[in-house]
Amino acid sequence: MLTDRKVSLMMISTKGTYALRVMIDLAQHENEGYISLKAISDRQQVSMKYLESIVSLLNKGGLLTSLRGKDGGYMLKKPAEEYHIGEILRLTEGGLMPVSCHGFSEGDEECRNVNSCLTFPMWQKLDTLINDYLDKVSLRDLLDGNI
Amino acid sequence: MLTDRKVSLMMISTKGTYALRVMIDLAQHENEGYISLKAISDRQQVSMKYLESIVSLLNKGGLLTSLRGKDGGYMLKKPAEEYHIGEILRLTEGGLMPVSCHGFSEGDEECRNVNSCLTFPMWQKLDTLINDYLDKVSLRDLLDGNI
DNA sequence: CCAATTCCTATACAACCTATAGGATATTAT
DNA sequence: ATAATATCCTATAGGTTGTATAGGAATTGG
Repeated sequence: MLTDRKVSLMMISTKGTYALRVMIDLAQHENEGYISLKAISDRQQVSMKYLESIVSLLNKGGLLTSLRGKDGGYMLKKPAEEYHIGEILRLTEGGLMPVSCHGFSEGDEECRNVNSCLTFPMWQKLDTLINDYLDKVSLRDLLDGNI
Repeated sequence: MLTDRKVSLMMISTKGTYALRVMIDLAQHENEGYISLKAISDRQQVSMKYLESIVSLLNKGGLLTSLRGKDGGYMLKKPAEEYHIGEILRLTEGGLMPVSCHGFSEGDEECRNVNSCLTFPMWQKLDTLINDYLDKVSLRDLLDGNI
């Protein structure tokens, strides 16, 4: 039986980049209390409705503190240096980029026997590379241009 | 005026993975003369027509030698160790993953002045990281499991 | 000539990303 | 009480892109 091994590489879409902009915006307004979606929407020029779906992910992921009602909004839960880009992107980019190796076809003796895919280790290593880098960059690093 | 800077990250779809399988297949049958699309299609279980569009890119990119007509087909132009995964993927994945920074909105003093995007350097570095790695892995490395 | 094969262009389908819309409910400040 | 706001839900529409197929023209070897 051929096992089907997959690697899911990080994928970056607007959802992820907007999420970063939200996080940056919140970081830039630390210590100003709760920031409303409207304020972020105005500053970042993204519709409130679209932001809503993105911020919702960040909030459910435990990255933010929220307050309902008048003067409510969102705040960072931790100082900016304790957030890393990797976790933000993995949270919002639910749909990743799957790279699968099907173990080649019937005719391929080598691959059937080894039951592995020749490209699989490469994808794995690439995936590790990407995530390791993005996990080293903090939100504070972005704000400070410390890249 | 706000400039709109973009980075295009490597994107991996079936087009790219099939291209790799084709290249691996051709490498596994080095010194057997021209290999027809039909042979590759049979071995790799991908329709000839789809393979055609992919091989066409590889061929136009100068990675292959082709011969039309009866007993025609494709051959690697160089030994497998002289091909690197990066060039193969960049060739076939014409559509990349664009990550743009719009320089934030009107309200953001910092970003207007510096005329740059806070996330831009990170995307650039990530892009470099990915391409550097894939440019170090050769086709031969894949065949030998030398990852 | 004939068969095999590359080469070229067009097209259809599905999936997904992007974004918007509307509304119902809960919570908070004043 | 009222206004403002988060929270939650569903639906939907447009556009883009990935995936794959189809048909035929040009070329080559025998």
